[in-house]
Amino acid sequence: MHAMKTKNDMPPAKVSDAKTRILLTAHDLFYQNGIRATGVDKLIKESGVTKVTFYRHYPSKNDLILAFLHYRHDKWMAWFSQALEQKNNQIERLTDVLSEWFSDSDYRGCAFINSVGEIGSELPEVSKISLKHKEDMTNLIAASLLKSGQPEILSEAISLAIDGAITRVQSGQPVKKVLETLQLILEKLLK
Amino acid sequence: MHAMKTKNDMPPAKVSDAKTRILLTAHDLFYQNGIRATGVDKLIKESGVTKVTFYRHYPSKNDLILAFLHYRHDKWMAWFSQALEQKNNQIERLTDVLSEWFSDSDYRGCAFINSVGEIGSELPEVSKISLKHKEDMTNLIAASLLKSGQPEILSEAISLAIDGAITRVQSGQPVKKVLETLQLILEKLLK
DNA sequence: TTTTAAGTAGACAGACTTGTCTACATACTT
DNA sequence: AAGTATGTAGACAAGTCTGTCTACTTAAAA
Repeated sequence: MHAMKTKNDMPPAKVSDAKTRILLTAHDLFYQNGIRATGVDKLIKESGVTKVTFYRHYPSKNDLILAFLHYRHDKWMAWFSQALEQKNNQIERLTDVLSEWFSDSDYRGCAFINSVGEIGSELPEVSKISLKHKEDMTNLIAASLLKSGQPEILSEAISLAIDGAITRVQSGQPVKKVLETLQLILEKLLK
Repeated sequence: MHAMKTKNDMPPAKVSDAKTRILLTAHDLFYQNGIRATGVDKLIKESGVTKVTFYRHYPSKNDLILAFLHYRHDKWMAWFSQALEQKNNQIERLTDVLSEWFSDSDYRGCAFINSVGEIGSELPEVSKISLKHKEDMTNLIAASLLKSGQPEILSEAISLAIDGAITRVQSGQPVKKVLETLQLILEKLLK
């Protein structure tokens, strides 16, 4: 059975539900409709908090934007590494992994690529986070290559091709066609 | 010597300077700062026209957005095809062509990828134009491959890899590194 | 017990958004 | 000579943007 939910069961936990709700709402709306398209008022209404609460946790919208990107990074990386592991880290089956993501009805491309395009020139921190995200993604691919005894040096190329695939699907090219193209690149790289 | 600048020297020409000025200004600002970040008032001030003139030529901002994309498509395709021809359509030298673009201090990625990310879900026409743009780009690459006796079938893969390179540079990855990665993909595809 | 953190409800400021409107000027075409 | 297209200058509407503010409440920590 579960432990008693006394005060200090989870040390500084129960930090606040409002802050989490705001972040989750921001994630949904920023990713789905874009950052500039999502006003603070909408975030407040959707997350069910008041303006004071909102600004107490995130003193400016920019703070929330960065928090959104950090959260998105953690979430996406967790999904990607777990999905790769499920395929025994066989990069040949990368298209299976991506197929899952690309076919999601809420798919709207890469949050980092989108954010850089939207506000990268105004908020340089966004580009910095985005670059780090791509670096981490590449490292994960390198680890997979290593595990299956393939040349790690290819990780950068594979990672770059994935980005191309991400944007293609976002523009509306059929997932099947994009994944076939990506598969061709993978085969040529790995053979 | 030049012909007299009489009325009908250029038939329906001199259509209007204001319209062109608006379009050119929109191209600069939309590409540089983003579409949503660029207000109608700024476009009007920068292009030196009045509100009535602006709305007479472009009844809504959306009309101007689409005009911008069409103009950008023509401009970019003209540059790309001319640049490819200068390299005798040797796809192996594609990185030289892209290096020129990526190194431009005003480089801000692909206007189409950016636009889809910013307003693709709100203005579906944008995604449609973007997809067509990528298709045309791919066809140009296919033509280059054909001219140098290489398999046209690779055009889609090359085109997709280019998109990956475009977004990488935009996020701030060094041009040199990105082009080396792209070159690796090209070599593996073509060998 | 008193302080601190977290919450609610909503008015308000000031800037910026897209788009409409009036009133007038100029110049080319029919 | 009259009509049409194009232009100028700027007020105005109605909404949205981010961010601040007052006033009050609740609960945990020091």
